[in-house]
Amino acid sequence: MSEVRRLEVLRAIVEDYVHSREPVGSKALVERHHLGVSSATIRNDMAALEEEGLIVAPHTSAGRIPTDKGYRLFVDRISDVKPLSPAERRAIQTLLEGADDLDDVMDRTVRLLSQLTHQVAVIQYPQLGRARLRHIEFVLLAPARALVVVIADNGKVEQQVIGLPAEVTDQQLSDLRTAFLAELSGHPLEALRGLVDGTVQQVRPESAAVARELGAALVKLAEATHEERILLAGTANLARSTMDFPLTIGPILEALEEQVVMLRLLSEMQQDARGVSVRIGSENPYGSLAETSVIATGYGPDALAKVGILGPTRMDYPTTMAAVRAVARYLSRILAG
Amino acid sequence: MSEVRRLEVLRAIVEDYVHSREPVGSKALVERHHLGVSSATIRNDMAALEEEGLIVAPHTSAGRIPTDKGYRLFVDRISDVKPLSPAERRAIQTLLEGADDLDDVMDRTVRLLSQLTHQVAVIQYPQLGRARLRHIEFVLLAPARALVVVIADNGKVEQQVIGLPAEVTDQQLSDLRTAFLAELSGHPLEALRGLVDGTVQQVRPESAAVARELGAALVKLAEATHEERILLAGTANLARSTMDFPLTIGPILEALEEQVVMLRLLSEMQQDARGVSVRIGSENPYGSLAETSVIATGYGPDALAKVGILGPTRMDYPTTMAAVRAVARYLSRILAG
DNA sequence: ACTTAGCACTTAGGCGTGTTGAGTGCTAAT
DNA sequence: ATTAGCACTCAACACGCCTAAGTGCTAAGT
Repeated sequence: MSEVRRLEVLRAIVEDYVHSREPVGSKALVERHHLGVSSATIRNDMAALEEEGLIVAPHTSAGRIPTDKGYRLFVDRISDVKPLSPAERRAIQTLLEGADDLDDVMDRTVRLLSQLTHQVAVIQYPQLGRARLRHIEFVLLAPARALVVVIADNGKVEQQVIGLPAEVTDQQLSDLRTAFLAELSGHPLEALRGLVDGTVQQVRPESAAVARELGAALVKLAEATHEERILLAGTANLARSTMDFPLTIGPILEALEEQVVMLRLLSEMQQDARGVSVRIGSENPYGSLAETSVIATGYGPDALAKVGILGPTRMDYPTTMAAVRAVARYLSRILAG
Repeated sequence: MSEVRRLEVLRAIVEDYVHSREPVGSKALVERHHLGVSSATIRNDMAALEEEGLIVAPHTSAGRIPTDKGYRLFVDRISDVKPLSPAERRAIQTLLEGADDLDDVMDRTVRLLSQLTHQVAVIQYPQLGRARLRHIEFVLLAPARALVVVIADNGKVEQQVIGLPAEVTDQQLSDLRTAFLAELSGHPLEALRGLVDGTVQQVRPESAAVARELGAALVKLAEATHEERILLAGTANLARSTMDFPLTIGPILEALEEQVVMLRLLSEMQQDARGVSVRIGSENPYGSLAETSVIATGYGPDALAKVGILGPTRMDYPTTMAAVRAVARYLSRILAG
């Protein structure tokens, strides 16, 4: 009962099950994979694997299917990341290079990834913690109503309309803008909170109240870039893969729609040596995702923002991991260029 | 065989079927609704209704269910829009008033509507056709790379990073901004295309190439505000209502994800006298939506942008229509205030 | 100490058969 | 125009049966 063959059996079970969606038995196994032993021997191995909690039999006389633990072992020790085909690489490259906007890049990436993997793709907008303030704009919309715009040096723009405590003129607003800009320009966005007060105290007393409002808006906008957005694509794939289980699809869709949930989920994924992070079924902290796996990885200069996919635990891990990794790499390259 | 009773029978069938999800027979009908006649009479009426194509029997010995045409008649002539409960009205009001941002308003509205109706809610960002150019900003990110920002007088901001055909200085860029602004400020966004050329020709020859690029970006951004964004919520509701039909949910999700499709769908909805527009099942131009109905209405000052819901043809039209209408009204009020 | 053949045992799932119940259409009487 | 009555249809459910796949175990073989 060699150790290596047992792992080989596990691999075979996982691969066959992912491919056929049906529990796989000892006989079918020796037929399809040329392990040099008989089905009886495989049965013994399987019993051992079941003992270890790596596989289970759905009912007495059916084949075995991998448990979450089994998938975990498969991912960690058995499988190799399958490289993408040249055609796929080319497709990724040309598609992503055609994008102009940051929004466009994100949109294309997430669609691409969902098509590549046939799963639900998720992408988190780049984090801007390190971004610095490039520009401020105040636009008077009404006598006591202004649009506040913050532009970061990485191209991200945030804006908000606020009401002002008093009527102001265009000139007044322009002066305030200059004052704020002189003080804040070039500083990291997260440092703005500590700096606006200084500016507020410098302006003439009659503008102080207005300046205070504007400063608060600036801080809020700067910090709003922290609470990242999530983009989804390919939710229809859920229907395909979970067809047998239309009961679970509802909760999954709910979770997907809750940006907060998805953000936490992604932020908790620490990528490992292979460059991607995998969460399998019950490893997920959310009950509604107990039958789904998440594969994600960081991208961008500091790999802080995440991109990945979500699908049923029964998925083709090697190729999916490869796709996620490849897309993340191309994405990083595009953003850097 | 009075005309009015036949319509009454249709109404009863629709209401019972929506409520029970099961084909409704003549006997059950006379029991639940106190029509003063026997089941045999109802059977005759039903035969007539079936003759007119308003109801069908799924198989020989089952009750009848409404056809799309039946729902249409029900919506147009039989049903009254059911007013919302005071509690619901209060909920709408307090929830929407708590929003600060435009994004926040949209987000809250669409979530609210999906919870209110238990359907998938859709909202289109306000259209800006009438909007005028308020401000332009060029920000130099690298020697030949600039961020172009367009600000409209209704608070909408669009930005894009573009590459420039030559290296420019901050001063050059600033001058170009001034030139463009002088020419374009206050003009409607959709008129920009015809105006940028004039500016390009006024600038000094060495800046012409750069100006051309910038002008093109301005036009693109101004027109980008036309292609509106769509926000979704409550897709999980699809799983609930379409539980029997997990086959159709995939295509529906695909359609929902395609903003282009949804935008066309919404733009084609012309609201009628009752203030909402209803598309029932096969009335929809898209095959994948053949079993879903859409209820939408315009909102905002000119009712150009749309908000609405999408769900199975078997839905509670009166209350859902009421909810859509109410939410749209509150939304208009919030945006105007 | 593994491996293997053989065998008894288990069980989901497919298939035919009856049975039931809801619902219809038609006819004849009111 | 309505209604009671009746014969008829058919989905849905329940049984019962059988088969195929697959297992665990034992005993024999290497």
